[in-house]
Order: sequence, then structure tokens, then C-alpha cells
Amino acid sequence: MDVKTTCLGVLAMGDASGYEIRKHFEDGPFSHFAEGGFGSIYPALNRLTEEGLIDGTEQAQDKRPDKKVYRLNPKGFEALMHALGEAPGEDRYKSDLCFILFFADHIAPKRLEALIDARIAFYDEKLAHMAERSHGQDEAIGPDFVCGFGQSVYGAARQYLIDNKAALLERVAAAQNANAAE
Amino acid sequence: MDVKTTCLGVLAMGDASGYEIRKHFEDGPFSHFAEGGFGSIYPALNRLTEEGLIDGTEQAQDKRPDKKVYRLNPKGFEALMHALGEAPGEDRYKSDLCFILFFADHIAPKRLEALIDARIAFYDEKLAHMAERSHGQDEAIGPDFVCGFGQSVYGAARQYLIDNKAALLERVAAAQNANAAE
DNA sequence: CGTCGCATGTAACCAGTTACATGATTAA
DNA sequence: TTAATCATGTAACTGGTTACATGCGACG
Repeated sequence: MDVKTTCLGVLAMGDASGYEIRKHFEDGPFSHFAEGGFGSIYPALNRLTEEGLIDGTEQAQDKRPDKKVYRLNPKGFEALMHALGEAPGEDRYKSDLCFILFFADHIAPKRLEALIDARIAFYDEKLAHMAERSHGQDEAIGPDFVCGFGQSVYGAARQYLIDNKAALLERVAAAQNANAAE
Repeated sequence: MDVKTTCLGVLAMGDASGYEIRKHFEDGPFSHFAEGGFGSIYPALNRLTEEGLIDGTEQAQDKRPDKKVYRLNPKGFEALMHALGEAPGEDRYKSDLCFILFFADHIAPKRLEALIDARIAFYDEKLAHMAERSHGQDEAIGPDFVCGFGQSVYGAARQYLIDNKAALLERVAAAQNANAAE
């Protein structure tokens, strides 16, 4: 799924400008499994327009820069459905934190604690943000399911960190003391 | 964390050839949070050698192609420690499956079921693989912690899919019937 | 007889990131 | 006055993927 397809997906949920699409990538429900900055969104939107999958309308705004609002057209909808029909690529998860934690025995316990606490706070924020969105029985089936999935996964990650932080810190401190005594 | 740093990390756990490093990216504990194919590993190894961070030794093998086994040297270890000391980038998670599921109401229930079942099977495999590795009380503190984290997260994801599959399928079927009746 | 595993590498390509360019409004 | 939000875009870069090139041994 490249940025182009992801933009198509955002536009299927409602018309939006490039700027607004990026906000969806940052905040909205898409943020949990897709990404993209300005430098990829604007060119993607232009290419999609060229290909006749979306239509852009310039809108002048009061006390704001003009914006171009894009709308998915039938051809674009078809293209999205086609992408949805293909075999999904594998999920990819990249985590610098895990990489660092993998070498925990070489890191100062203080730093480990700060790193883990920061991550717990991050999950707290994410979860609070997601909880306020899921107001329940609107008929958004897919978004509900995916949002629940995200909550479930983030919740488990958060809980693991909370439950195992102290033990990790202890083990690391013990190992480093033993090493220093040698 | 680029491929170079990740290679340094793998080599910190023991000497390895490029081929073996890729296997670690695919199978080993690194596979959950790092990636890299041949096309990025071999050039990375060559650059690391040029920079004097690792040393390569050619080893002839019986009935096998020769291999170059790399070893992390003190300068390389320092470089790894330095990378570990920097602020970690944000985790990034990219999921085609979530994107597809987000539009569940446009997908045939049969396909949804197949997609979800395949993913559950995938998690089963991952979890089985991880469980067999964690033989407990070896002193690998960091790997243990990260492995536990992975198990926790994968377990939650798997459980969510199992628990919510039926409800999703039902809701989608109902929505699609209502739509067809219109 | 095919294809999988071992083993290393290069070259072309491409997608996406970063930095730059511009500029008004509004809140701290 | 400083920073943030709104708003769009380009150009350079870079990192990683894909495809290609080569070749033997083992297994089914």
C-alpha cells in the first residue's frame, strides 16, 4: 500500500485537502497503520488527479491560505476496491526502542527507566485518544474493528512494560554490579 | 536505526556472515523489530569494514560456498554503544491488513474470514517460534525482555482477532444485505 | 529433474524523507 | 516576538527493494 492508495482510502471517508490528509495520517484512525508526510502526499494527490481518480476543487478561504479539496470519483473508488482486493503485504514493525532494550545490559538503569516510562506515557496518550473516538454504535464497522484491535495491542504493550519494568531494572543492576566487581 | 547499526547489533551477539545476519533478520529475535534483505546487508557490511568497525575473515567450507565471517571490533562496539545512547526514533507500524479491514463493509465476508484466519495462523506460528526460544534462565536480560514484549503483543493481537471475528463477519453481512435490499 | 538451501555480490530503480521556499493569522 | 496552525509545493537526497548474475550440493 503506497501513499497514493492510502490517500484514496482517506478520501473514501470524506473529501479532504492535502493538509487534512496528513492530519489523518498523524491523528486519525489511519495513524496506527499508515504514514506519510507532505513531501509524499502532495505529489501523490497530483498524480492521482492526473490519473483521473480524484477531482480537486480550489477553495478560497477567509484569513487562511486557499486550499484544494479533493474528492474521490467513481474511477478512484474502483481503484481503491481493486487495491483492497489484492493480497496484503506482511505487516512491518520497526522499533528503535526494542533494539535498544535488546541490549539492556549495556544501558544505565536510569536511562532504561526513562525510556520505558516515556513509552508507557505514549501508550496512555494513544489509548486515551482512541477511547474518546470510539463512541460505539455508529455504523463504522471497519474502523471500529481496527480501532479495537489497536486498543487491544497498545493496551497489552503498555501492560507488559508496567508489569516487567521493575524486574528488568533489577536484573540489569545486578548484572552490571557483578560485572563491575570482576 | 539503519541496516548498518542493526548489523552491528547482530554481530554483538556473535560472529556471523552476511547470509547468517539475514537469517537473524528473518527468524531470530531481531525479526520482530528490524528488517533488511541481501541488497542492503552486503553493502552495509562492506561499508562497516571500510570504516574499521568490523573485521571480515574469509572461510573456505567443504561442499559449501566460501563465506566471510564478520566480527565486531572494539571500535565497532563503541559505535553500537553510541547508537544505543541516542534518542530512539518512534516505532513505526505499517499494516496492509488493517487498511483492508478498515474498509470491511466493502469486502466479502468470505474473504474477510480467510484474511483473519491467515493472520491468526501467522500469530500462532510466531508465538510457537518465540516460546521455543525462551528457555528461561540464561542471562540474556535484554532479549528476554524484548521477547516477552513481543509475545505479549502478538498474543493480544491474536486474541482480539479470535474474539471479534464472528461479530465483525455478522455486522458486515448484515450491512451488505441491507445495502443490497435498497 | 526441479527446487530449495547455502553463499556473495552489483546495478537499477523507486518510494519516501528532509530541507527549502513562501506567507498569513493567532495564541502565548 | 516567538511559536504554532493553516496551507501548498519542489528539489535533493538517501535508504532500501528488486532483479540480476553465479554456482554447487542435497533432497524429494
